[in-house]
Amino acid sequence: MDTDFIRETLDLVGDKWSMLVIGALANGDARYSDLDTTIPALSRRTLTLTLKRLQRSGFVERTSYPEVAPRVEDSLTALGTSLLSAIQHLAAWSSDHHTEVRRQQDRYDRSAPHSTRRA
Amino acid sequence: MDTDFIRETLDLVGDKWSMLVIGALANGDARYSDLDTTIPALSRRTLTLTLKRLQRSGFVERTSYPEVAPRVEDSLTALGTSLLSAIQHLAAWSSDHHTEVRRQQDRYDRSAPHSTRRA
DNA sequence: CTGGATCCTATGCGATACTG
DNA sequence: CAGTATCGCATAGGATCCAG
Repeated sequence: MDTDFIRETLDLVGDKWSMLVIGALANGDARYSDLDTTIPALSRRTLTLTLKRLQRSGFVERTSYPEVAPRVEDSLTALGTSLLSAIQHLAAWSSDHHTEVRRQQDRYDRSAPHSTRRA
Repeated sequence: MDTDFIRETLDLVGDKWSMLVIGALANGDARYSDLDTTIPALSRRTLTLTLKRLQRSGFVERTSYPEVAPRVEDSLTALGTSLLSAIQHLAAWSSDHHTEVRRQQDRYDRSAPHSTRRA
């Protein structure tokens, strides 16, 4: 188990939104405006930056239609799809275990004057 | 593909160090000082905070030996181990594809006056 | 519709120093 | 050895406004 590889992956897509955008693209969102609306908590500025980074690493490919009302479509490349499947494991894990996680957190929170928690 | 589950996982262990610490624990590091030395870039302050969060969600279990020179040992719980396997997929992905990623980044960087890159 | 520029804030995290 | 407190900073990312 080489932790360096974990570090590398995190450096690539360990920010707040990259994995989510990859998931949304996999779900069929293609247009910039689609992503903008299906992930409301993500600001347009950050969406643009995130897509650019994903393009740079070859996860996402962009097609621009230079029409009068500009339109762009982003899609996962083969490389992006390969990463998607690893991300899906994380999502599946959460789906399977989030209830248990919440139970653990409650237990911990009710147990003592611990101090460090988070949301 | 429910992106909410991605979000949840990231909220749990999407910070800079959690997954790495889980990986290190899986590698047999147990003592606080082991972790401190095998992940030199991680400050002791943050190590403490990270371990506490991992304990709160039930990923890590702690045993303290109240000896004259205090000693603590942390280990992955069953829950933590279940998450580890999802993390291993990420690491495996990186191991398989990091070369290709670098090639893509180089190509991108040499191709244009793009502006947003990172490390 | 998409994108860039500016500004501003939150906060994650390191450095350091001190305690039992 | 492990933990806590204080400080300081870098940076991610939101809000807003302007532009093609």
